[in-house]
Amino acid sequence: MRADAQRNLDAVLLAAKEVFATSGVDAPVREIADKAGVGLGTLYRHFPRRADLIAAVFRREIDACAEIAPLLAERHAPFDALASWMQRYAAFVGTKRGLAQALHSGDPAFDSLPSYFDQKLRPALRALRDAAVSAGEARADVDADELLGAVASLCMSAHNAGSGRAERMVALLVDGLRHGASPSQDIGDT
Amino acid sequence: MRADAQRNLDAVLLAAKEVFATSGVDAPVREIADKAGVGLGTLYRHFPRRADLIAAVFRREIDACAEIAPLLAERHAPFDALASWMQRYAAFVGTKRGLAQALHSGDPAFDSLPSYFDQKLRPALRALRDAAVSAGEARADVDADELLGAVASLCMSAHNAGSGRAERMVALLVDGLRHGASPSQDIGDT
DNA sequence: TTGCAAAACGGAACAATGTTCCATATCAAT
DNA sequence: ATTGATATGGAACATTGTTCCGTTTTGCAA
Repeated sequence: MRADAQRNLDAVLLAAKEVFATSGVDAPVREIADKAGVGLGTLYRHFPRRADLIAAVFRREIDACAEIAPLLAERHAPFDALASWMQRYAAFVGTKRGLAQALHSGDPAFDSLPSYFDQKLRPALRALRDAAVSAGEARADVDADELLGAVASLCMSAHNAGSGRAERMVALLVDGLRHGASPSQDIGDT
Repeated sequence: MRADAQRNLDAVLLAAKEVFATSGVDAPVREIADKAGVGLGTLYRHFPRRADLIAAVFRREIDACAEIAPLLAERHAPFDALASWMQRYAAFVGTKRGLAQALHSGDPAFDSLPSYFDQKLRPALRALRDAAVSAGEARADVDADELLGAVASLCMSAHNAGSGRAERMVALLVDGLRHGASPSQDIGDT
């Protein structure tokens, strides 16, 4: 790929991410092209459909979310790493007003997103969870899928009134995770 | 209200209901106006915003759904009335692809819909449920809110693959309702 | 029945936005 | 430096929500 093409592609993805966060996924394509400093033709060369651009931005953010998990695991105690990651995931889902809408829209461009979610996010979270469980810092009777689903529901569900409700609910969830974690576990590993 | 105005309003609502069922709530306004046999100006006179028309159609169908409950109660045994109504409600929610989308869109025109749902539907279902419970034909440990929520989730949730899955899941739910209903029940069989 | 003013109507015109197209500009291999 | 392939920008087109206004219809009163 030619250098200028790569540069423009990055600029478009960055601009799209910011515009989607600011104005939602319904923002006009022109606004994104302008913010990226490219023409409409350039944008459409890389993303033939508006939905392709949306999906690409989501994928990129999912990647970023998944890739940060190992870093958190290195830098923090197991449970803290898990908790940090959960909040980061919640922020991602929460920022993406219109993610649920996109997923339910029936547009074929989004068909691959759910499996992409699973494939990228589940291993990332599972590693963090397993580490926290092994360290005796989290209960063992909740698995990665359940956590991903619970957080997604909390953050995407109907009119999450006002400010930080989703964050607070996720924090509650995380507290619950820690609660059953004492060394003398019934179900947990030894 | 002038007779022709009333006639046109009815025609628009009827056409909109059919078009929404066929093409989803994103169908062009022109298509609805054409189907109703009225001009765009007429349609916009009655519904200044596209969203107003959508909300009106939903309200009207909610009303129809609620109003049929007493009729079912008259004509059928208590449990059959309840089961019939549940399927009717499921059909309503299921047909309304884009109901969830509308509810989550943030458009002020839809702000009043959730409370309208509760206000109309909950009493209707509660009456049916109470009658079935009193007759010993349904278990008592599930209330109207839970049922409405469960059915809505089943019917609106992500890509309800293909044909009658939602209906089958609702039927399952209804079977479950009947299951714990015998006079000498505690919490369930051991 | 007829006349008339108010109400309602239809659809052309406007605005916003997704998408296509192609003349022009840029890149990189020779 | 030349040159062919690639990428670019933005004008032009298509679709659709919304507004506007000249025309038609309605209900009432004389």
